Amino acid sequence: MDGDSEEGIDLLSFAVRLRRMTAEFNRIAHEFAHEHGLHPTDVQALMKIFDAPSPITPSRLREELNLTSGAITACLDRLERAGHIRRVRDAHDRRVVHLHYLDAAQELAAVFFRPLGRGTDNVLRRFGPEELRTVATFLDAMNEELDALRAAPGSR
Amino acid sequence: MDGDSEEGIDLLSFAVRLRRMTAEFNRIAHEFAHEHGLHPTDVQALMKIFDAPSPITPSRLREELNLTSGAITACLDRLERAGHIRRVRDAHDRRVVHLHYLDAAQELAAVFFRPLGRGTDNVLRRFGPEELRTVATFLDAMNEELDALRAAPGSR
DNA sequence: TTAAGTATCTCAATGATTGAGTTAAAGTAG
DNA sequence: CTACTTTAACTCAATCATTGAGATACTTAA
Repeated sequence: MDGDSEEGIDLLSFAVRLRRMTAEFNRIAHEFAHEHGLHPTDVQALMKIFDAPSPITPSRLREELNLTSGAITACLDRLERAGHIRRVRDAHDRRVVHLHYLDAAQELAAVFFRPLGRGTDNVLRRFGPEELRTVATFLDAMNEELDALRAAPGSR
Repeated sequence: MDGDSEEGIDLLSFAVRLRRMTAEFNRIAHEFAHEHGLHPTDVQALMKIFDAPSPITPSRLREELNLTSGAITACLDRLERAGHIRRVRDAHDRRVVHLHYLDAAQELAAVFFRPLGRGTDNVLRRFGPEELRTVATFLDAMNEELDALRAAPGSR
């Protein structure tokens, strides 16, 4: 683990590092969900609803979370019943529903992300602007690559 | 997304990037699990069993995945029934079980990680040794920080 | 030997997810 | 305008993973 010589970095270990980080995020989300009487799926859905640049629809959520429409409806029912979101029918195409988050969800998100954000900030503070740019570029590249993987399921 | 000036990087966006990456990993794992008749939990467990430096125990897995012992037992039953793992009783402490993965699991992992690994390599190739070291340091720091978060649940 | 502690497993109850099918609204062709 | 197709969201019975409480078996310390 410490054995990276100055000439190159062990490429394989990147996969392990990324896997570990993902697993750790999941574990935290899982724990958080349990503490707040939600289901892991609900937390995932809430994050998606939050991060969407404009109000997301159930279909889009279905794609993002890779669930069936039945599961999405149930998940949204739970979130709506708990006062986290609201369903709004589109005026022009009345088949589609837009998902808006409410104050309760915003507060919940704050509670969830505060310690996580503190942790991330602790890490980011150790890096210079140049390094941060490198990391950001890396993350963006990974996200593009993962999107490509999603788009090309044939290669799996 | 492109708007980072040369003087500093938007710190908040790191959280979004990380969240997106985690979600994308999850979606891929979920999809893969479904295609291979496994459950998302089983895939998570298999990854943990793989990444463990020495054979892991059910208890440890319980901590890692944040599940109850009943769920772990059921998960291991499924994996064992499908021929992915084997339970081995410890000779000295016969309450303890060690989890070994079998050939079927190794093949499954190869199928799972090959496209993912290709994608990661595509990304890594774009960076120089110095930059790779920076990214690795960042990931390690994040993992330490996440571990710390796990250890201190009181702050949540 | 006894008591306490630990690792794993069992099982009934709960409840999220699936998969098939339904409803309603848009688009499209004739 | 009418019939056909497509799409968005929902309903519901069946399935099956997870929980939570407890049982079992082994270990360690007193």
